[in-house]
Amino acid sequence: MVFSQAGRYALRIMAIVARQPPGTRLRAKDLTESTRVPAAYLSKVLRRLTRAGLLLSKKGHHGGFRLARPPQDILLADVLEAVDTQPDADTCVFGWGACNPDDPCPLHPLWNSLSGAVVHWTESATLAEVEGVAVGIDTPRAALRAERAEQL
Amino acid sequence: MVFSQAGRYALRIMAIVARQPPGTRLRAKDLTESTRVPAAYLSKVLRRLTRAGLLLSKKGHHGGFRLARPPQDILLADVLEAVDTQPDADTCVFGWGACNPDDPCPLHPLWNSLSGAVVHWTESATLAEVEGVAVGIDTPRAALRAERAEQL
DNA sequence: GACTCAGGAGATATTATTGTCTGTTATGGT
DNA sequence: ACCATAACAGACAATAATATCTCCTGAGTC
Repeated sequence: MVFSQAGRYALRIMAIVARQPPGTRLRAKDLTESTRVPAAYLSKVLRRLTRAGLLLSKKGHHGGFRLARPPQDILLADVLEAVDTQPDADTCVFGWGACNPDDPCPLHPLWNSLSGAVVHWTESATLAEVEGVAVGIDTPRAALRAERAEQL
Repeated sequence: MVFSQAGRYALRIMAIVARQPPGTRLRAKDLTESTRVPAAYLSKVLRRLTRAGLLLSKKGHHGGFRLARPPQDILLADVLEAVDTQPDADTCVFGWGACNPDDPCPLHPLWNSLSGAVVHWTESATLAEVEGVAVGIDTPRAALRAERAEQL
């Protein structure tokens, strides 16, 4: 529910990579162990994240993956977008024939209140928060949560 | 994203049925037209909703479907549960090996803030709200929205 | 240069979801 | 009683997501 398997994998991967000391690289093999994502599938997800410009890869000895930019500049939305096949966002998720703001379907407003929250969440939270949370710093997250609540 | 196709169909179906005058029934054929759900598939979803105790069905002449109980007693969560195949809720959605409240995975707190909101949303909103919204009464929804925001 | 390491790429399998088809059973009208 | 209607049921097919397999390419080491 909420995210695809690939999307959840991608988040796990990025969370691990983000927690790595700067300058170091993680091999796909290491990630297989720490994320428990099937090795062959992980490779695919890693490639998508690399092509999306979120990870930098290096081949050969001492090769591996590292973040392409600081974790605070990587939104969860970026990660999900890199791996998820998104349907056009302009049509109502409930696909109620022609559903536009002028003549919305019965579910539209109800849906918007959730959909908006989810999108806002993915576009507010960054990988830095994941790090922070794990290390025990949760004040920035609390602030964000409050901000999120406002806009829900 | 967020809900499965079957789940979205189910919500659309229930929203339509809920808007029907009390005492009347809707045939599967009528629902096909108003929901744009493929007829054969719709039939399957309708059966699941019926078996879940959300709809009452009647065969033969003047048969069809109607709500099994008042719309304000039907949570969106009930509808989704009736059609979605849910994985065990006790394991972390990110499946990070052994992830429990004592030793949570890096994504756990971040995830909880969204996951909780989604669950709370589906368990707060009822079909009655869908009706209300469609008819133009949106004050109760605004109140609920505020309540939801508080708990996010 | 030969060798090993490690990621890249795409073909192929597997699985769950979604959708279709065919027939059966219950209900009411005539 | 008969017939039309409409839900019920499950087998089957198509699709999309997930996962696996095999070979290729680039980078370092000796």
